[in-house]
Amino acid sequence: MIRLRNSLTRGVEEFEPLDPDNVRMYVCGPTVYDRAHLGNARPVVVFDVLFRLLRHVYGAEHVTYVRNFTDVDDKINAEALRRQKAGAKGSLEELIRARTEETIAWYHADMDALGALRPTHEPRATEYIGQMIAMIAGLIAGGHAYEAEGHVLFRVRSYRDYGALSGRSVDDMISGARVEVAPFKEDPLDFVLWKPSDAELPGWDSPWGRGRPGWHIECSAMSRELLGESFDIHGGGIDLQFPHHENEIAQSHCAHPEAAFARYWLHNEMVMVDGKKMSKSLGNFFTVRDLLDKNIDGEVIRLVLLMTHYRRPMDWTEAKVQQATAIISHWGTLRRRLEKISIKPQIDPSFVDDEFLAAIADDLNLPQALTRLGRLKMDAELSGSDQATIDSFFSSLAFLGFENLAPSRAAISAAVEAAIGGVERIGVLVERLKSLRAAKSWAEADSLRDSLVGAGLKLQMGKGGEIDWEYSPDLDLKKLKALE
RNA sequence: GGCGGGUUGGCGGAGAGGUUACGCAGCGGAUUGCAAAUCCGUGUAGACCGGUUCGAUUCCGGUACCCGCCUCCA
Repeated sequence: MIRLRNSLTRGVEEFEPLDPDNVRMYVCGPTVYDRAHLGNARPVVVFDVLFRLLRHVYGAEHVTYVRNFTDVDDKINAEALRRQKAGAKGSLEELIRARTEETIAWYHADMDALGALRPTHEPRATEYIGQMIAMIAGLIAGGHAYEAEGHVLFRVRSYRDYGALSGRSVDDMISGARVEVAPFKEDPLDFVLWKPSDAELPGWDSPWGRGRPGWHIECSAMSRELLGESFDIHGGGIDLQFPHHENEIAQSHCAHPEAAFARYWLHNEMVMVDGKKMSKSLGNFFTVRDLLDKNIDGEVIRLVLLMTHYRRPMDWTEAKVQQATAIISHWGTLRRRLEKISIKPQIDPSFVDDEFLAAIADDLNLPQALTRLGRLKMDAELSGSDQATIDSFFSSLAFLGFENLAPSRAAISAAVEAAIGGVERIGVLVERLKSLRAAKSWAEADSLRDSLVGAGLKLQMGKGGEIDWEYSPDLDLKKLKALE
């Protein structure tokens, strides 16, 4: 049984899909104008875990997960225009396309590094303009939208339940409104479905002239197209609850009055840095790529994100990075130890621990699941060589997306290649240490050992004289090279 | 101003009205040529003030402080 906290009802509810043969989830994706920052990564990882859980429970073939790319946006336009003015070749449309293509490729690379599975569909807004226009036309026909000065606006007063998701009333919001009210709006809260584009902006022909869609309509149109008028789960950051999700609900309900639209609304809390929400507008953000480039492994970032329950704000700190690195390193050490005695963990969904799954199914209680994981690890350690116990631990780890278990190794190897010509060079140094120790040349051996450790290698000496090693996050390639 | 969330041991971070959360770090031990790694052992904290209760960190009320949304934002 999966239980989820539904923002719509403010309570934890048992999850029952409309159709167990096709469980459907939509999550708001990024606006692709720049590298994804860590805040963008949190919903990706959180809903990745939910996706994995749904696949586990209903079968991988029976879950459809849609996450969009918003590739029509004034920030993208501005960047394309900036490039054109800086001398870039091509039409504005081409420059926009180039920018969004580039950003999507970055996004995929960065989210892949975090161990997130690709969604079933990743629609781009610009490929669903026709559906948006059709939906807007329907809203006008139904009296829920109106045209004014080349814009089409949604008539908020036409949807009785407007404000239900975020718990506000239209009247309250208007009284405390800080929005700049366009003169052609009937009501200050009416929002744009379609806006006109001048020659410097990308645009599509529509019944209301050449223009482009407002922000909210794309999610309504794409979810309708790919998941149907009613579907199961809609997710996103809590900062989208109002107005974005509220507006989506209003549009979709008015366009398809008989349908339920999204039934369970899930919102993740924000990523904080120095006690403040990480956001582009505050400028206190760093990108996932920044972290990866600092040799912080994707699995470490993933674990840090999962150590805090998704409905709590998560503070990004150096201490957490170290803690997560230590944990993953311990997992990897156990696996290597087992492999040395010829025990290879078998990874299979059916081996995943039930209690561990139950914690995840309880509104994605990952801290609880990680606690259970600690217990499974201890069992695996104490079991001696009991294959089932070992398989259970490692299958559970793999379920959560932890399979490499070598913090820093993947991220660092390219740098090692460049600096000293490959990992084999480290192997040579370790071999030298091994022979010195075998010859009981303790003074030389200890000196080399200390140098290797000082250069940022973690060494583990085995009983039979073998030496296992891994990178520590503070690897110093210059020092390592000097040892050769 | 309106609405919502939070405050747990050195740090991170959960559940549960009454029994050890757990992890990281630390400390002690085993092991080791010395170390590292690993293993074993070790921690009674719950912002403040009231209330309910046989009993509250857990429920209720209030106070303080912090954070988010109300404007593009994951």
